[in-house]
Amino acid sequence: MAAIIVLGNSKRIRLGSPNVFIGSFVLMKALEKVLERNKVRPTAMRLLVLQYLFTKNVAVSLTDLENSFEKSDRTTLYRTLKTFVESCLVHKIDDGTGVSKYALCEENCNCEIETDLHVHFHCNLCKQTICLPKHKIPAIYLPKAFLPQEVNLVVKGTCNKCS
Amino acid sequence: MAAIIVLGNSKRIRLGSPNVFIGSFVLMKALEKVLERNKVRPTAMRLLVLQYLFTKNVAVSLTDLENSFEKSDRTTLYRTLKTFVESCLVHKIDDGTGVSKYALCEENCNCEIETDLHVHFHCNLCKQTICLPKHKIPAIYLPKAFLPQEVNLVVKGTCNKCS
DNA sequence: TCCAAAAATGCAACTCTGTTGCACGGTGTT
DNA sequence: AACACCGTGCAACAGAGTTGCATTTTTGGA
Repeated sequence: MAAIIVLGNSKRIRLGSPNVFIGSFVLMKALEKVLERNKVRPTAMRLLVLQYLFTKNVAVSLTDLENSFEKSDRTTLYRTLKTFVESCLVHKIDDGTGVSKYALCEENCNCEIETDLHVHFHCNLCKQTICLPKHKIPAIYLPKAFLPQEVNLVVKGTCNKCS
Repeated sequence: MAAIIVLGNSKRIRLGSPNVFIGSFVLMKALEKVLERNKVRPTAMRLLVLQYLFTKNVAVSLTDLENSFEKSDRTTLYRTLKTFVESCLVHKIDDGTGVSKYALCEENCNCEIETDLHVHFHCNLCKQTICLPKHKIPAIYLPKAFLPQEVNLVVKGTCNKCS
């Protein structure tokens, strides 16, 4: 997937909302392949959302997305994210703010088998939620008869950009 | 605080909602002292809510509380919990269900200074959230320039009663 | 003891997030 | 071309959390 981000540096045409870019034909083709690989039919909307997620290195909320795609409907974006989560393209993050965030899965992420086990960081200043994929959640030893299935660990504080 | 729980075994008079008990005069006096120790003025409502929390060994939501105190208003219970959190009587738990839960602080809990650092467990079957005060969150090593202030760790799975 | 101030309570209303139902429209298939 | 299917957009709704305001209760001082 890193290759695609590099492709993202190709010539862009600004259109619609200031935050929305349509990349080159090559980029679009690459994003299409990502969708098809995960068995998601590549519609225009989905390509734009996927591209948007690629440009962000922080987790975004449904409302963030809504504000970036003024033309589109909240429901459509909601269902697009839902589709992406179910197809293991993005993972849903509970960062303790009460608002779900979404971020692209890593290439080796195996959502269907195990939940993502990395740490998330929420900055109390800039309010952004950041995935720390290299920081795995340490093993937790539970009392007898407690059977763990998922683990969520969120650290709150000041991020690298705000400190 | 353990002493107070023992006092809770004293003779009780059932009144109002099935889940609400008024304990003995001695128990009420003890609960009053708990409130006063944390600089919260002991009203009837607060005593009942505090007693309710003592009877529960799981974290409760505002709606749980509302359903147990049919006579009272959601807003009052909301503000009661808020007061309790601010006074370091209870801590607020984000268990990832999207609904805040509340549980009594431990005796040695120092909410003002540091957030509670124990693990929470949410059972996917009985939907209850349990504090595991003896299971502290292991140290998390963050990338440079990330300054941690709070940590939240929730394990989901099957609890000891459901397994 | 009584009164005034302060605090707590109860009611109504509202915001925001998440969600569902339904109708419309485009796309692909036979 | 007809059809089914899927995605999209609109409307509406549920639930949690929250706030404003009027009323009641409690507290503290005269």
